[in-house]
Amino acid sequence: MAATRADDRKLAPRKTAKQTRAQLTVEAILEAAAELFERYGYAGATTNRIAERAGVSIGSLYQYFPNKDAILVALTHRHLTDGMAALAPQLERLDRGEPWDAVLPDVVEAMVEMHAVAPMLHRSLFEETRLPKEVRDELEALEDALVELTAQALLADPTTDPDDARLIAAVVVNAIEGLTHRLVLRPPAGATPESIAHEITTLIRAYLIARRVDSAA
Amino acid sequence: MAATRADDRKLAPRKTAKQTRAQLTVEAILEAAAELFERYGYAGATTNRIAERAGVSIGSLYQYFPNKDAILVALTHRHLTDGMAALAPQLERLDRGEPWDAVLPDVVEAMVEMHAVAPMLHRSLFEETRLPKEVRDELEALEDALVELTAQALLADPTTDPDDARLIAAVVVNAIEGLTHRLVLRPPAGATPESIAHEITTLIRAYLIARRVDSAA
Amino acid sequence: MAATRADDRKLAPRKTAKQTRAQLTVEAILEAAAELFERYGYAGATTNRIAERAGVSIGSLYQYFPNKDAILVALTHRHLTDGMAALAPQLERLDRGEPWDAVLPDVVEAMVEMHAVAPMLHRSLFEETRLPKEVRDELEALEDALVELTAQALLADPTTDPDDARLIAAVVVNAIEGLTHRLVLRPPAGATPESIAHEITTLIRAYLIARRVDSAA
Amino acid sequence: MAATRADDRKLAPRKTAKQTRAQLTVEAILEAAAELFERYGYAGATTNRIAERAGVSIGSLYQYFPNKDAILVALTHRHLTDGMAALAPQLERLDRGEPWDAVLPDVVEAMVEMHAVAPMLHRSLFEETRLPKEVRDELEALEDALVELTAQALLADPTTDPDDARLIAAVVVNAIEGLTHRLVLRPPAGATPESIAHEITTLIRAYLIARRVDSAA
DNA sequence: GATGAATGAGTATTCATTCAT
DNA sequence: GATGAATGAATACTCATTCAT
Repeated sequence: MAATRADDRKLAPRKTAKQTRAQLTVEAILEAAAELFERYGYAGATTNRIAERAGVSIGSLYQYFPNKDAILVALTHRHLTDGMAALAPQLERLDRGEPWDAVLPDVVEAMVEMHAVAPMLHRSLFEETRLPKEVRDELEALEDALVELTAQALLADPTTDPDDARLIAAVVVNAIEGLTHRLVLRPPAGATPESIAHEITTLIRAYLIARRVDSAA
Repeated sequence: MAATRADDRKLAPRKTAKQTRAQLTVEAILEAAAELFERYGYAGATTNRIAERAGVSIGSLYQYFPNKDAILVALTHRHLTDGMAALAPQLERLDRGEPWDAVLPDVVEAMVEMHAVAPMLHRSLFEETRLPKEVRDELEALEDALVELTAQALLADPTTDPDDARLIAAVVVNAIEGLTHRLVLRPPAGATPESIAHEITTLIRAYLIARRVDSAA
Repeated sequence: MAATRADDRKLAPRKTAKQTRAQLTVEAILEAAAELFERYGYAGATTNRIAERAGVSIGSLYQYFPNKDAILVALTHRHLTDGMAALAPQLERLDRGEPWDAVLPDVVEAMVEMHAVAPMLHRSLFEETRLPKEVRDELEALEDALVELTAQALLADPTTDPDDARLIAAVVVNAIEGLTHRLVLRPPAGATPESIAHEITTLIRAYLIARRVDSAA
Repeated sequence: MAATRADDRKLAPRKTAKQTRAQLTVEAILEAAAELFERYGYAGATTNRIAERAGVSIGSLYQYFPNKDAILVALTHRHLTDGMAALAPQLERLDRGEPWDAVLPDVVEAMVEMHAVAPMLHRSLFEETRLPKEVRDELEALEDALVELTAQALLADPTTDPDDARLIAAVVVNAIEGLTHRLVLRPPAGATPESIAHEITTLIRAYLIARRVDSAA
């Protein structure tokens, strides 16, 4: 025990809010931060404004988060956790041997749904240029893990060229993420989340088939 | 009253710098700004530092640019102009009736090259969340124009479903841009600009063929 | 209208802690405060940290001390009381007619010992520039009393010029205190508490002899 | 050249104020800081208040000093420089072989005069517990140098025990400094700067004679 | 009585922008 | 035209103190 003392991690939450009141406060702060990051970006959202919108004093905010970055980190953790939770069942299907062909549409749909909730926040989180290094690192680690998983799934298919698996996986992951961000944020005239998801699925499927044929050739 | 004009001018360079001396100053400022935006992002680069690196007094900087945003606008203009210049020959080929199949690889290659020069700056410019509205608008206008052009090119092919042309075009444009940004910025292990370009080309081509087959079906 | 009393109470401990439990709490707080003042100075030690180290909630701390200054006042009282207790036997010897020559070494030794316990705290208490006025006043009153006592002791010696007694006493008291602080805090290479005490004794004795000779001349 | 760039030293002044206006600003800031440190101590004086009293914007203050500590450092430098300038002629006399007996009174007088100018500031500078490390270090280095010089001067006298020279020197230097601080800050009733200086001189002289006799014995 | 969550005025510092020289 | 000194609103963050539970 006695593990988590004082400045354990510069970005870790300060206390773990035992009382219900405290939990509500933390919740309110995160919610307010999400709204403001979403609306004004990371730099544009000030800690005082976050506290104000959370209906909490600035002192309370700093009782639970050692600095502004820590709020973003907590928010990212939460989003990442939610995202993984949404993705996990699909990835398990891959593990269980289901062909990617069958899993792909559901993965894309899950991604699109994730982004549809708070697209600007998502973008803030995933594309803002000046994020604290810790957040970036975590984000990139997750992405790398996704690429790796995808590569493994592809290798389960004997027609995949092992040398290209990682490159193909990177293209797939980045294409899904990039397109989802962009198309959800600025949907083409007449497009719905469903049509967007369908289109991305088509694209990825076509690419994977092409690549299979390629290496088969 | 010329009121509207005054507003218009808010972000335009203050003078059109006819004299060589002035042109050199503007040039130096933009170059310095590009370096610093690239290195520290938009918010992280201060006007004073830009002036210093440009070898110009802060007063002079404000003689040529009414505010910080104006520098970013000018920089974006320049990048857009350069980008269009690089793309124009390829798009002309489409106009002249060449099939997109032949043009595509060169378009993608041009895109990748564009991004390879200063990827962080590019990202700063194109994905930073808190860009001044003017910049965003211009960027979006350009992107819309590209989508429109692409849609036209697709419609030249009789196998394209006219109802889907714009959606397909949006997917293509966004996929190219999104993937280029991401893969140039964080290239997968062992990937070269050439292999990246080739991969993106493969992806787009596969998608377009799939879509053609689709609507043919 | 007991108004003045209320004011008086502003810095006095809030309750006289008759119950053992309460006494222990007060004790713990003072001990913690001593440690932290010693380590971080008065301004650097926060009330929350004092409470935490005392194993008491911040609310409890304020139950016993109306504000931060009151803690310092209590601590000073205690130190002063201890100090006087250590000095009293020696001063009594003077009262009983023993010559200062015989008493001096023990006085100096007592002083050095007092300072050796927690030199930084002592310095914090006695030299920090921004002490609450109450503390300063008390400190100065005590010092004045010491000077007065010393002057009386000197006057017992007929060779002392009565006009100079107070000045000499002030020099003696300040020299002992000043040197003790400084030499205990930054002892010269190779010096021990004993050698320091011996040296100060030599200094004071030489001065007093010189002054006696002086006025005898 | 080009030596002093950007963050040369975290506490060094930021620019060397070429223009007369700038020099006046720096001067005003230092003067205001001296007053406020004198009146409220280091922690009690805020940078905003310093700027205000200097009749300067807070921005200007930070144009010349990278942080609050740097102001104190500059002030200390200045005091130290002045002090050494006042002391140097006397110390040179020692070097030239004059006996300390003759030099001592002038040294003490110079010290007392130094302190008489702004006694509280002096105390702030030399005794405040929580000074930035840089300031403390410099102060201590200077004191050590003084002790060393004094020791050398004492060793010129053949009757000095070489083993004790440093200890004696430390006592002398600390006694002069400590007494000066204390007696100038709280002068005994009826004492003048002159009588104070005279008294300290008597004390030191008596000590040195006693120590000489001692080791001769 | 004790707890610890909440408060908010106050602190050092930055940086886009202005304007006297 | 150019310079760079000056400006000051705004920002992240601290800490003595209060008060609901």
